[in-house]
Amino acid sequence: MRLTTKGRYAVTAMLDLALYGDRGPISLADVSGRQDISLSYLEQLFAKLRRKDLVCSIRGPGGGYRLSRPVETIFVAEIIDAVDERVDATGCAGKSDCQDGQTCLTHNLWSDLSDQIHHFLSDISLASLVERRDVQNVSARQLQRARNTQSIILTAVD
Amino acid sequence: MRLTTKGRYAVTAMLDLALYGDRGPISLADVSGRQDISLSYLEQLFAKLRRKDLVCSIRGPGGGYRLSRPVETIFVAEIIDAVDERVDATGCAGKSDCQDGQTCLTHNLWSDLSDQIHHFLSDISLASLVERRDVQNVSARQLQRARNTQSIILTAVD
DNA sequence: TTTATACCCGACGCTTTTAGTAGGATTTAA
DNA sequence: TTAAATCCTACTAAAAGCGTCGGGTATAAA
Repeated sequence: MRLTTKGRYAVTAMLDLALYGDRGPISLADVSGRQDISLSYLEQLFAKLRRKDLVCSIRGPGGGYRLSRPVETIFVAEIIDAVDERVDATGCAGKSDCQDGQTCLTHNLWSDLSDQIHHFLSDISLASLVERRDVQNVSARQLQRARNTQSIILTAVD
Repeated sequence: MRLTTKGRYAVTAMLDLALYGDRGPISLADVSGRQDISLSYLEQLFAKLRRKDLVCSIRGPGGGYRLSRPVETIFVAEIIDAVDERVDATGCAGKSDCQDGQTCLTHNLWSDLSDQIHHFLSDISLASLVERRDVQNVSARQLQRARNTQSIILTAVD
């Protein structure tokens, strides 16, 4: 089992779309800027998210990505699944053949743990994240920072 | 966050001691044979378990390892901790500085998940594992296999 | 029709971790 | 003295993580 930046980035980026995507598609460049994630890396993650039909893309200027379903129906667990992070603590991918064809001593312990984690993540929708106070606070801070950066750029142009 | 064979091996080996260690120390060679774990690798894991005072060692022939506390007071979470598997889903080790010094958009989500996992694993003692039906079944199967192997060896000697 | 914006795609590369192996040194019971 | 066991360090092959780089291609706007 692993849960690294890959899964975290994917969820963060999807949440970014949920927060800002109500007025048309969001470019990965914008997500990259707001969330501090490398653009190339985001492209790779979104290729997977698109293959799993979690987002759809609009090419060309003004294009970007949109969530392909309402925020209430997209859950953290499927986002992590989509980018290939297995939320599975067993050594046998749940196949119960950990010790030459049979279950190992602790198979059911890891299997229970996997269920626990999966349950937890399957219950959290993008909609519920958007409503969280802490998410709103961080989002406000990021928007503020974006405005500052913008004004610095504008000043530099003058 | 990761949970790989390292943590699984450690828990399995500790459970092996809990199951068979009531009549004196258990050698790692025995654990290796029963649980299909490389002996050298076990040695490395037990070095860490010993440093964290989860087991104590007896050197020389007839020696091996014993649990250093009663099975009721040893929990899965501390075994995994001892071998350096971090059961922490955040990207900042819980320090809330994921996005240049401040929390990232999803910090609290991962923090909640980490708590969830830690809670789950902190509640499971070696004693409770020993009592589980599935553990007892696998244990019985392993003992049977050990006896078969033994008789094959004895036959070969004849 | 050109140009700039954005998605799309594959290859590569550095680093860290995993899951060991190898080889020996030390302790100690028989 | 011998053999069984723990101890200890170093090494390694393979995988995965986390990107970078360089080029495509579609398309809206100038």
